[in-house]
Amino acid sequence: MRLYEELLALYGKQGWWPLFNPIKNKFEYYSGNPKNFKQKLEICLGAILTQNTNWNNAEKALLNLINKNLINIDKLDRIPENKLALLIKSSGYYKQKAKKIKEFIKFLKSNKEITRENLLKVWGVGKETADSILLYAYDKPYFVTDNYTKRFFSKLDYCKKDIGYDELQKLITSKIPKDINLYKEFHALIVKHSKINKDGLKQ
DNA sequence: TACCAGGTCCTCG
DNA sequence: CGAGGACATGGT
Repeated sequence: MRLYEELLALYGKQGWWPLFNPIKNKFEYYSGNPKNFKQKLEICLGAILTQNTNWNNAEKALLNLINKNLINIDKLDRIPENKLALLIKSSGYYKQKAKKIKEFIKFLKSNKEITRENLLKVWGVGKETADSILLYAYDKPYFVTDNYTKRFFSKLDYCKKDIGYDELQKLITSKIPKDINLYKEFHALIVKHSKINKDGLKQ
């Protein structure tokens, strides 16, 4: 919590995930919960598109889907995979990601419960993507332990640099209150800090 | 030009 | 399990 307070003092509230604002015609970091299913879906798609890819590239791909009115399960279910792939080309790994989106949409249409266990069974959804979806789209308390997070805590000697995903998640959540907004903001601050301090993590 | 970005899956041992 | 490779674009 001391680290969280320091980061917050340093950078201020970040907002945690970019959502497209049609009025302003741009992505904005929001500081609340997604208001409707469409926003949830947009976050889920963004989580898949940004896998091992910078947000800028993922954003262009997402914008293509938004402009084609494709943030919609039925439409995404119907569009041919190769056509979808071309729309998201800028996000890299575009053929794989098209398949991942298709698989994810299939999962949503199955009406299975959105749990970590069920998400991890979906092809293309690993631990980080599952936790991002659960936390940012579905407001469930799962701390996202991505590479930034691992680097952040290992450089500060809170853990080994090859610590496993679940292990680091457990370590962090055992030391802070189980609060969704805290999880969201803390992770956003870690990302912010890590992007600024590529090498020298001080403080 | 080379490296990397808010990973995941598959294969092999 | 775990290491190693494949997947791919765009920015710096």
